[in-house]
Amino acid sequence: MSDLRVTVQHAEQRDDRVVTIGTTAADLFAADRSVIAARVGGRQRDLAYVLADGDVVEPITVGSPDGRAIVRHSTAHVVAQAVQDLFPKAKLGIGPPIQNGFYYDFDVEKPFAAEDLKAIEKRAREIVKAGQKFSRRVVSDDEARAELADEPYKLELIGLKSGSGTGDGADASDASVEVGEGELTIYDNLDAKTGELCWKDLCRGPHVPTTRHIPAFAVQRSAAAYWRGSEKNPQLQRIYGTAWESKEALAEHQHMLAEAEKRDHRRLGAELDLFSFPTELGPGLAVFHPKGGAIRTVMEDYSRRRHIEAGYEFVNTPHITKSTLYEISGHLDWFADGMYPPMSLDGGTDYYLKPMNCPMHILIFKSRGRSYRELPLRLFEFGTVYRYEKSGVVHGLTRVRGLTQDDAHLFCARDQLPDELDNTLKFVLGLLRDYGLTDFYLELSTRPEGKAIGTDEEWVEATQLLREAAEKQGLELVMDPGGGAFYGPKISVQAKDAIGRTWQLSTIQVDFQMPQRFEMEYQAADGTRQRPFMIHRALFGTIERFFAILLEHYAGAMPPWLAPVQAVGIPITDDHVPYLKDIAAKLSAKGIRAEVDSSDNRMQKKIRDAQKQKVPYMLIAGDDDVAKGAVSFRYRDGSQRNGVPVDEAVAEIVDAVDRRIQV
RNA sequence: GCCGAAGUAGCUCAGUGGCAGAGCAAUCGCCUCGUAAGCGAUAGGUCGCGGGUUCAAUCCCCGCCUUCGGCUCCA
Repeated sequence: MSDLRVTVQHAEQRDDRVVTIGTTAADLFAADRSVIAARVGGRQRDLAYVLADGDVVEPITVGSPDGRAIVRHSTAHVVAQAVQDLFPKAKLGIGPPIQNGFYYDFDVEKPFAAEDLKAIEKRAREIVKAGQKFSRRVVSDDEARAELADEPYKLELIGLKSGSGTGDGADASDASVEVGEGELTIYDNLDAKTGELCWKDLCRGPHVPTTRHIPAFAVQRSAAAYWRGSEKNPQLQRIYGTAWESKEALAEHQHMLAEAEKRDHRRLGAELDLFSFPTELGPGLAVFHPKGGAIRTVMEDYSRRRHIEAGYEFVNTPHITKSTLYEISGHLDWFADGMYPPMSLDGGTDYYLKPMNCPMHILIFKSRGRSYRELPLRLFEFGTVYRYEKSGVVHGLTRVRGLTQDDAHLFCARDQLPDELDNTLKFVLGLLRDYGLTDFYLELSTRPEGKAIGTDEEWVEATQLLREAAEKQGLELVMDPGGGAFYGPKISVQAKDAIGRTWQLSTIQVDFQMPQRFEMEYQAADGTRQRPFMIHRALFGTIERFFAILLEHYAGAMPPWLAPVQAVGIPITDDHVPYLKDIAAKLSAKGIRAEVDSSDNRMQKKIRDAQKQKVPYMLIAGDDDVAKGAVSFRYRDGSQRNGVPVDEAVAEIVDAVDRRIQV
């Protein structure tokens, strides 16, 4: 009986160790209870893994990203076991870890009700407490088929795996958690005392050693989901849950969810009187109230100013057009599902609400002969478009049916494309930073297979141009295969908000197709006719959506330059109203949106109201202030500054607005 | 579009097969006050819409509309 040599790899250091045959990963890390799995030669393994000579073994701790995923995956198993305990007829779908949690899909006769979820969580807690052992077992395809004869979805996964050999892209990614690559494995859940089989599931693993190694979890909600993500397939009932390395981490996550709910722009929109969705208008059609309108106006005005500085020209186009335009552009072939149905006018001519601005901007280009001297030509419009989104997808201001894009189309010569893309990206990122978003990464979306026009060469070239521009920005670049529009690939700017959520904002697309379809041309220096290249670019994405993102980012407490009411005067008694009105007039003269609360409420109540409206500056005045020609500031954080001379107070507010700082 | 849940006063929400309730907001009065809710009164509802069951429906059943959670899709 000989010994084995293994290497224990910690973050910084390596330990060479000699151990006896039969030593497991668990033995190596027995001293550290936070270790729940191991990576051996780059592959994740259970702690029960028996070491081989020469193995390089790295611990996976419960709180690491991999560790959390393992805990969540194991919790998904526990929940599935609980479901099958309570609903023996439930058939298993898949149950992978996802960001911040996990889900598991089930085919059940009746969807889960709220009480069902409670019962499932209760049963899952019992299973966790029981400390069942996760035990891995390699099986052949045929053995797996025999054991899982009652699990039609698992059988389908086995078929997929043995059928195609390699993973077939995005579709297989979630399912790979179950079957993985190479050999099939089943995980048995064994009773802690008797070793009796409690439950089993086809699974790649790894898992925590026992259910007791699940420190904290919660069942969250259920919803329907299509089997393997296709609406052609039956719908299963999905249970979402979350699991964490400690009760504290779970509580923190739940606190974050509560915080996100408080920031929900739909809630803030009502509380701050910014916008609403009157049912009389129909789903996804918003109206902006005066205060929401004030924010929008500032957003748009500032954006206009910056666009002028960057060499854009402003255009305007109608909201409705004959079908001809979208026949030429190809939208009716490729995008008709996303468009409102036509209205038939003038004895049979179809008119459509416009879903995109680009064809109209092309017509402006084509309105006369163009010279190479005019390029790059940058046409900009706050263009309102209408998209007939499926009824289940409209969501607040982030997903609407009537939306305004801050849309630009750049027309240039081939050799101008790289610079134009680079400049556009820089411009976009710079403007987003001015709105207070600073944490970005870029995503490159490539050709959508089966839903695209144009040749392979054109797509390769356009994609390459975008990639080069993206790589110049010094930001992380991630790929989004198949995510492009039908006419070209795109770069999108993803921004992280104040509580760590990422939002897709700007998109930049290279388009070889529209110029061809519309037979665009300009006259080059040598007198020849050339076809321009086209870049589509939306900066905010849509104003409505960007509005919502800013609102959630700032939790409604907009920086002064964007706040709908920038300062409110609060008199100690009615006697001080004229004095404050005078100050408000001084502020208005400087372009500040200022009001005086002259209601007959008590001053404490006025402060509360202003606080709830998240007004950045409260200007309080009583006898003391009037006597000194001063006001007293109260800021949103509750702090105060008393007896500030009026001119100084005005200057402070004007300065904060000018510098677009948050206070 | 699909699955599930919900819809009662401007908002947040109670409630019942037999005349519809609270708090906040609104309006009117009193109070004139120094940093998050002063007191009182008044007004406000076809209980989402349309059918059905019933002596009687806000409540039970069916359909539709809208919203919410997801799937799919996407800005």
